[in-house]
Amino acid sequence: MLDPRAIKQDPEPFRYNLSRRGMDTSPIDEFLKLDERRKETQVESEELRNVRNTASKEIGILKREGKDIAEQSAEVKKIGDRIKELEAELSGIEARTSEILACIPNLPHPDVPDGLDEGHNVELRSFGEKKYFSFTPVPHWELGESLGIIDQQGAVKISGTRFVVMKGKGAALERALINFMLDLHTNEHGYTEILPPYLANKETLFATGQLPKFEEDLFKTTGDPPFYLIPTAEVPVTNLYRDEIIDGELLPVRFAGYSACFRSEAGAAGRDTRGLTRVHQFNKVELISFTRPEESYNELERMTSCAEKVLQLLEIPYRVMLICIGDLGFSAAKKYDLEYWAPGQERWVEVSSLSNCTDFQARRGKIRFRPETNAKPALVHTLNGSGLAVGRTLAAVLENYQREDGSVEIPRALRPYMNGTEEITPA
RNA sequence: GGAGAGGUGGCUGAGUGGUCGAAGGCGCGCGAUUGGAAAUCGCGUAGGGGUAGCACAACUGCCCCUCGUGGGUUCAAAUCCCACCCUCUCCGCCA
Repeated sequence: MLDPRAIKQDPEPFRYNLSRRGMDTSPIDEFLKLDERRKETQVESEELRNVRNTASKEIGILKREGKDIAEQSAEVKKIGDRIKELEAELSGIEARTSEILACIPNLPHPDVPDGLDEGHNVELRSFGEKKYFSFTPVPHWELGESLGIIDQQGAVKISGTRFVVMKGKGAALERALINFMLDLHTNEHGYTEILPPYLANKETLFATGQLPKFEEDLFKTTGDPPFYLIPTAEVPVTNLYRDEIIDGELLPVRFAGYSACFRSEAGAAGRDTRGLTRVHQFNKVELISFTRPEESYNELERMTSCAEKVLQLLEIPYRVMLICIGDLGFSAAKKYDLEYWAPGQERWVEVSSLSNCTDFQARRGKIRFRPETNAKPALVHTLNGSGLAVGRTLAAVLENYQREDGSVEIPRALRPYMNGTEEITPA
């Protein structure tokens, strides 16, 4: 959520933000108009409350003196009725206002390039060389099938399309990747490990920005109130500090959360229909930071290098993309993607997305800190980034480590996590 | 699921209709004391919003709201009533 006061003070940057994103700027104007009405209504209702509070105190005194209060009571009751009317109007205005505010995306950092789609993302740097193969490398889903480690049929039978069953060494490799990533981030990068709930309430999803606007992307349980299946550990872990005032001394706070992630992939019909790239359920190790406002962009660089380290240790070629305004997403002010090179598909595939959400989520979730002892609480900045998406990393390993005979070498960094296994050969 | 207890400030904990945004304690800040510190003493210390002063911010004044959430009763609600959520204890069921 954006700062309503900032919008009132100077709406122009906010209109510009929306138009850069290719969106309609009318919510800003509707907000400003509604806020005028809110002000009038609120002032009137508060004035009346003041009158009533004063009168009520007087009645209290009269009553204690044993005097008749019938006349005054009736008078004040009328004021009360009028206050109720105004309140009803006010709450209607406020509901609409917060609905509008809740649906306006974050303001981007000045570095964020123009452009409405991923074609305008900017490559910042890359790591490693695309590996040379003396044969034609195949996509990971073919390797998964021939090696007997990904059971596509089984997944369809159990659940449907866009699910996977990992089997044998494939399951072990997935588990190894999770442990490898968690160990790296907790032992080397100073993150505290979190294993969060996979179901969350609507307040939680609101704070991180999935609700109310993107409900169709989520799975939701029946029952009242419903739960939502988390689309990323960012959601529960960021909410650990919802409605809290963090001791300023503790910042930055860094968490590494492993979780399964659930996404409906509404609107992705036909895209990435095969393999591990786009499924309804996948594993991810997520990095989450809470920082002082002035630290958040440094933290984004640091977090990005932590995620990059995973690919570097696995020796998988990747590039770092600066995400353009149209591809930025709702909550982020600046975002980097890491894309690995998939030789079997001859394309770059996103394996990590790292965002500085500035105070956008913090305002929605009232996540604050005390800058100094006895100072007023201020909003923290929140950041999140994949470190990494495990299924896609597994695909990256398979495609980059495949051999002509159909076997796959296990990256050296993962062998300690697989009881020394050096390769996966066809069953 | 059944029975009971309870949700109050950064924390703890009093408060059963008005003078309560709220005693006491802890913590924290400032000051006194000290060579310095500890101890002690004094003062201060919730959050949000509106409005006026103001170019803005800072600050100051006035006002409103907030004692789990939402309704209700009342001239007036932390306090009474209803619903819901959450926590704890016991019982039942269960991985």
